[in-house]
Amino acid sequence: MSKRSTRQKRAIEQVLLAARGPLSAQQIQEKASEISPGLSLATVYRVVREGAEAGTLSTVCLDDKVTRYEDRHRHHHHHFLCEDCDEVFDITIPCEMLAHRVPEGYSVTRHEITLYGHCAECA
Amino acid sequence: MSKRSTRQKRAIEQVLLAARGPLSAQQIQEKASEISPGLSLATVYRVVREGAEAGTLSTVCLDDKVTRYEDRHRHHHHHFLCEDCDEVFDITIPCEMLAHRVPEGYSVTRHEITLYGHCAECA
DNA sequence: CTAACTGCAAAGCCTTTGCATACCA
DNA sequence: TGGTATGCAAAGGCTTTGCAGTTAG
Repeated sequence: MSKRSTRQKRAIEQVLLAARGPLSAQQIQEKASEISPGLSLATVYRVVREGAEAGTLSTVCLDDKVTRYEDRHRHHHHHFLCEDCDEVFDITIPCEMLAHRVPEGYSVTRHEITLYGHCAECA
Repeated sequence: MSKRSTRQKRAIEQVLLAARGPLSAQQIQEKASEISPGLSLATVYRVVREGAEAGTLSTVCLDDKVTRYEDRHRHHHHHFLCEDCDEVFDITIPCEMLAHRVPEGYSVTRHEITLYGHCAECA
């Protein structure tokens, strides 16, 4: 759990808050380095890991096998992965009915819906 | 593309055809080794990779970051990951409406719905 | 001041690859 | 027999960890 506020942590938080969707560790390092030069990948991994354990961040793993991280402060949403630019965007889909569609005896705690296709810029 | 039918490939295919859901490379090796003793992990990776490239297999990457593989011969379906036993099961959910819920300009080619929770055995 | 944090480089996992051998066809 | 497929071990990529130096409070 994070105990001190450092330049590096603030930079990472800021980047994640400004993101349109989940970002990979690499992307976070690139963007946060502009705010906190010299930021190491190791620190990015340490901070996102702490955030995930503390529940402030969630990790997303889609079919392209890249792990991405996003702030949890926002509303429940889903993801769209553009197969051209590999960028992930947040989207909203009605999903109330999902929990009722499982076999007898199963219980659902959460779900993930991901669409794959082409984003507006790449189409 | 696969050119020869070998003991190892037949074992892997057989395991994937019998599976209730997608399996990890490890799981495939364990189960297929019972049929073809000495089967190496490297071969499993080579065979599933060929299958994926040939389109007969699909790869699945859920939030637990484990890559799993499954035969594509079956109907369109979705996945349920049990958070207790880490097993993945195939499920069916109506999903016709999904493609219409994306922002202006986006096009959807495919989707993935995953439920997380507890399976009948673990509940 | 001092315990938490960071950067670096080394270590760890999972997956891929190079090479000599085994084995389908 | 000839070339594909396999097993082993080494190499690769992403992520984690150990350690010594740095810094927040």
